[in-house]
Amino acid sequence: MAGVSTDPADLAVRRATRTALNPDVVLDAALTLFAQRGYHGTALSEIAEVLGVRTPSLYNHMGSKHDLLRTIVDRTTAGVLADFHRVLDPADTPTRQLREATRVYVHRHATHRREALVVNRDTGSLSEPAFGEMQARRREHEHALRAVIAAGVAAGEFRVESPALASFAIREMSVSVARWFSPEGALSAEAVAEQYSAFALRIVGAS
Amino acid sequence: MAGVSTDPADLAVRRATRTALNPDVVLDAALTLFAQRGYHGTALSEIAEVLGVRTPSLYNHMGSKHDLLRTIVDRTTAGVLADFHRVLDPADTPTRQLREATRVYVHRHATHRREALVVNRDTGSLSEPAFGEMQARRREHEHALRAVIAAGVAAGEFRVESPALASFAIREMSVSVARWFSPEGALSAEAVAEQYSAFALRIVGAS
DNA sequence: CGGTCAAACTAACGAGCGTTCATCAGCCCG
DNA sequence: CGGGCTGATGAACGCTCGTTAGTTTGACCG
Repeated sequence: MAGVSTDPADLAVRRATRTALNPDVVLDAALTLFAQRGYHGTALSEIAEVLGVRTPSLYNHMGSKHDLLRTIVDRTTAGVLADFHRVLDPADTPTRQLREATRVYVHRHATHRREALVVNRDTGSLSEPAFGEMQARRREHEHALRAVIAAGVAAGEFRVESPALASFAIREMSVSVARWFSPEGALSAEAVAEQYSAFALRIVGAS
Repeated sequence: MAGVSTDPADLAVRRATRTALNPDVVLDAALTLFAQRGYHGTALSEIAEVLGVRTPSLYNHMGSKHDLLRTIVDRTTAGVLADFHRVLDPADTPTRQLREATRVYVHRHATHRREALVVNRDTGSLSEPAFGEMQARRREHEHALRAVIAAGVAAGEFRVESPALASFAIREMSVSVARWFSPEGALSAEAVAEQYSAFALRIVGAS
């Protein structure tokens, strides 16, 4: 935009293509670009451009660039935990618990790919206390999954030498679905989630 | 360094702590910082600082910041392929091939964690033709692993519905070892590699 | 010792960034 | 219609960044 046209017809075109801004659309645009280019690889001016406004206008709808990241990470990690707790029925067998926990985890990574990509790549750019809070939620999920596997081993349902290793393997293969999954692909998110939870049960040697 | 001291004693201390620069030490410092902070999150001045020189001095030993990234990615992806081809014996059974392929892949990610972290995070910042070359190598590895799994299914050694999905799961859980592995941890790189290759065989339902 | 060269430095360039500020425009309400 | 408010703009701030260019320094060799 080296020379901004003041021709009334041009101004009308720009208004017509302009999105009505609000915090949600700003966050959504940020999410898309952060996922594509990374947090540091995305300039606020790029977010402004896709929204059809100038960079300073974003500040009417957001606090700071860091706030965008923090919000994305907080919501995503809280969502992961909420999924887990929603499907975890203490009365269930470890086998069923692991299957369900894996299924919702994979499903989230297939259906919220942008969030997953950002959370997996850019949490190192969070300032405290956001960084510490993110780590605590991540650790909570990790320990809970590991506990399911350990309970399965203790109950004789699973045969695996290291519940910790199995937990890492299962979590990480699930997270990485976000990297390759495409809604236009041959498999639905549900199908992938089912297959991956079957893989999880195989990893732990579920009988 | 707002005020650089010209006191001879201070100058002597700075020289004493200064690393003799060469392209390898620059690349090594870059690798460490890129792995920790990301490519865009690392300023050349930070690399210069850990090496005890001023930023422009780096240019005696490197072409550009992008060159550093390109070199890291090229070497790493070439190494992954070399590992694979080294252990892949066409006369082996698919089971043995998958075990070995997974083992060296995991081992590399446990023993070259910095490289893995950079390659998994920052290849999006590569310009062409480096980006295309990196993708070609990545695809080559992926297709080769998938072919091993498909051959195992065809030979009746593996029972898995989708060799492609299994390949993704195995590759991604292996790659992610770089995120959590610690040489000071309870398990050695070899032990983790063995466990993970056992997981891989379970995922494909190897008999 | 003097000359040469490599690599260190300082200074600077041009570009870009996130953010603030003052102003303007548009909309709504009394 | 006028006033107030919200949200847009352009201008600017202060800073950082990757890189270039000129100068200085130190080591080596004849």
